[in-house]
Amino acid sequence: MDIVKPSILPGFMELLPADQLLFNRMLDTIRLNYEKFGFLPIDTPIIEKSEILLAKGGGETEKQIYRFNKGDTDLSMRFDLTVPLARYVALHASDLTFPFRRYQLGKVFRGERNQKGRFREFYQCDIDIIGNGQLSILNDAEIPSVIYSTFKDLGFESFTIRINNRKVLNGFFSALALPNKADVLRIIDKLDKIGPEAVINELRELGIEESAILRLMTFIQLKGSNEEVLTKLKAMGLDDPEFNLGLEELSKVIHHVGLLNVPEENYQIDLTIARGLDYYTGTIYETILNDYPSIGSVCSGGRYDNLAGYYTKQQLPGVGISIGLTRLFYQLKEANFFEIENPAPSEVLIVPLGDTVDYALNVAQKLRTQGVSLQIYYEDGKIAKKLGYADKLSIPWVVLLGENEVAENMVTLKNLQTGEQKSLGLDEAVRLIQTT
RNA sequence: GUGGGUGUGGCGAAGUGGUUAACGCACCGGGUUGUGGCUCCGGCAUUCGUGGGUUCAAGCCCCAUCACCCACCCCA
Repeated sequence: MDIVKPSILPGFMELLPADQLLFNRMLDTIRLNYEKFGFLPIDTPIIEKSEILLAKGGGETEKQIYRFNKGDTDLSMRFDLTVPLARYVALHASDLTFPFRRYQLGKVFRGERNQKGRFREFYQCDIDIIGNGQLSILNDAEIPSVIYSTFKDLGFESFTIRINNRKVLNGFFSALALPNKADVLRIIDKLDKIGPEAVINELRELGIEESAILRLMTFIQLKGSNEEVLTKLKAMGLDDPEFNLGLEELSKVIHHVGLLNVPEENYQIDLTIARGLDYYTGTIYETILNDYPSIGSVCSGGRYDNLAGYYTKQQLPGVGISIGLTRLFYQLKEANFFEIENPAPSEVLIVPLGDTVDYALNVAQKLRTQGVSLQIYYEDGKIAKKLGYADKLSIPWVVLLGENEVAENMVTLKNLQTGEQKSLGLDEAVRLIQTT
């Protein structure tokens, strides 16, 4: 029989156990933080009716979505968690309590061309706050504090939550009477990546006047502390109503983020971030790790006026963000971010020698009730192999149980890091394990 | 969708026309059956993505094909 070559599809990440352990820890950290802020968990199907996911139609999503038929049903795999959320809220609105704070950790799928750090199946970790009819701008200020708390817990020291407001951008573009706002948005979003010269060139290609380009460039390159930037924006004295509304929102958000104890160095107004997704209408966020700038944004989101317009007549404004955990993990791994290379599956490996299994099982039960995590090596073989097992899995302690131990009702506890070993009573062994 | 690159054992990788295809990692066995991580010894590709061609001779040259990767676009 021919062997089928074991392989997985490109763009689908799978990990070895040691890495999976690290990945899951990150997932747990994120979940814990989301719950700390009162977000409720939901889970939605990975596959939805195509009409639901493609309600918006057109654009990138339609090209990238995995779509297929089963019988007569037209199915699609979710490409983010926001569209399913919209459907969920519209469907269950009468059973939900608003403002609805939900979190969701799950895999999403995008049939994209392959590239570094880009996956076809990846985890998104979303939080969103959905209002019924209206939603206070203070929610927009709370989101960065969730990001801050989460990223701190994930072990990041230096990161910047960039904050901007679509209304400020749009209002400014209106004031300049720019015809193709969407294109301009797209171009200035690239400032960081391609630099001011290239941005200016692209703007020229769009046919924008030199004077407008000049004002645009000064605008998006406004520098200073958050307060300084706000002051400069106000000093521009534009009378565009959208601009002024956006500016007011931005001021409130910045002010309250500070009151939520997010350090000044961790959030910053950045007028260049635009976010491609066209459903954002106000505040937008993008988080970058300062030590790993090449990773790009690892957590982004924003405010949208009406989440579920395709599925209900109710006006449901919301604000939320998503952490792209698969990309984040992959890139951190590449950058050797993780200090623990081999997290141990358990504290102890029990190794019965000879015919001592009964005694070993007894010891195992007692250790487990004392809260010691352990596993038992049942296979026959040389001791070298058994110790090698513990060694490869980085299990720090081995409990050796042979005829002598059974006879004396003791255990031999070996510390694999130091090589020391002692004959001890069970209670002493537990104490040693738990205090070392 | 557009442009570029690469394809050698489980993985990384040398090899740029000439006898048995380096090396490293991983894996397996052993250095006398109650002691690992270190070290030492031994084993592990009839074969170089696939198909065809050039040649006395091809992993190395040519053509085709497939696969994967990188970049643009867009995004997490």
